[in-house]
Amino acid sequence: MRTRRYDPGRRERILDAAIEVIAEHGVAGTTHRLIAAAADVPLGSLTYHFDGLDQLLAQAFTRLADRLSRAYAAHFDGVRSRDDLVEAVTDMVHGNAGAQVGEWAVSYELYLAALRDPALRTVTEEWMRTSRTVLERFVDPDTARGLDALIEGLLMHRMLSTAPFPREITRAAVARAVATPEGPA
Amino acid sequence: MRTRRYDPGRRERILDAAIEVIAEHGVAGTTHRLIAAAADVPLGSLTYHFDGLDQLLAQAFTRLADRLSRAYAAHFDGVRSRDDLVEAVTDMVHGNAGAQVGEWAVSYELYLAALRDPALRTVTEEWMRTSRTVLERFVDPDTARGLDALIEGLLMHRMLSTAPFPREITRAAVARAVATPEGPA
DNA sequence: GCGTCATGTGTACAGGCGTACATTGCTTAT
DNA sequence: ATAAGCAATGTACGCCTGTACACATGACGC
Repeated sequence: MRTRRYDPGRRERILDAAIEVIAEHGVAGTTHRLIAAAADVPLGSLTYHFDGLDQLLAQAFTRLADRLSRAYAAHFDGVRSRDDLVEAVTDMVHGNAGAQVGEWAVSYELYLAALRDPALRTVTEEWMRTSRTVLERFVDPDTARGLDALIEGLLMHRMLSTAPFPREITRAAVARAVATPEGPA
Repeated sequence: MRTRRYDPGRRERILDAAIEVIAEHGVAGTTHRLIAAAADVPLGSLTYHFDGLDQLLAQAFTRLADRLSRAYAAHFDGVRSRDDLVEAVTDMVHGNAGAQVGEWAVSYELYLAALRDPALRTVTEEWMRTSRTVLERFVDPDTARGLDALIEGLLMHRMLSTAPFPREITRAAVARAVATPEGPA
């Protein structure tokens, strides 16, 4: 029987620490030493558990995507009507969902990293497939695709804008995205 | 009288080279030495013309935003009807606009950098104000805001997706975003 | 009780980074 | 022609990085 010596959740704690560090410093400013300090483990522990920084980050991003996927799905659990959907999406854009603003920012770090590193594409593809699948519980696939893109853009604009972002505008945009082309139901 | 010695457009060439380097390596991988090589100038020339890498990047981003703003506005010049608008936006998302895909990727680097560096916020604010103003030539301000976000999201999803991105879906999503809530005109 | 070995850690090293600065080379005023 | 000065450059320095690796440590089979 294998017995872990001391710290069974260490690997996972390192990955969570990596996400924290990315949220604060960006992928660019993320180093072994910062992650080690955040996870409160010695520097050598990182090279012991992971084969290089790239692989560590890839696994951290995978873990983040899993967490976000679950939060995303859970957020739409109570949705029954078209109006519920509009409200739920609006809540998500305005930060009243499970995920923190910092976590969304990290997901944009992931997007950008994936643009250059094909190994990360599988993570982004999976995450986008998940979010679209959730939306397809309520609307047809083509509409889901447009709505998914709209959510992405609204989130990004809200994160970047310093001026207040009126909730009513978000709601109106979302309502149009899910309306039937011939008019509201 | 001041006479420039040798290379009057050097500053601008350095900034353009910086954008190229960012497009290829990301902000994270952008260094003085790479920029100098791309612009074909000596390393010392960068520290001579710019006070540190951060300021250089900020000016490069500003230059890029100006260029994108002009291309954006020009792209919508011939638009007369609502149908023209839908078509123009669809073209833009699918890469048939003046800007290259690489330039959009760099603009996402800018967004992410701006998320952490308040000095870059003025650049992103200005760029977003410009794009929204262009759209307001055709639709009311609230609709412009939603449409702007949708474009952003569609562009990002198209850049990241490896699967083909059907033009028809884009067109449908755009059409809904600009439709009057009571139904198509 | 004790060797054996996987597990875990501190340290050192080579390389690349941003930046400062002494030096060069060209231009202009005299 | 020459002195003077400024635009431009090459080089060097200190810092921080990722990673390797020699050593410590404690559990398990016997």
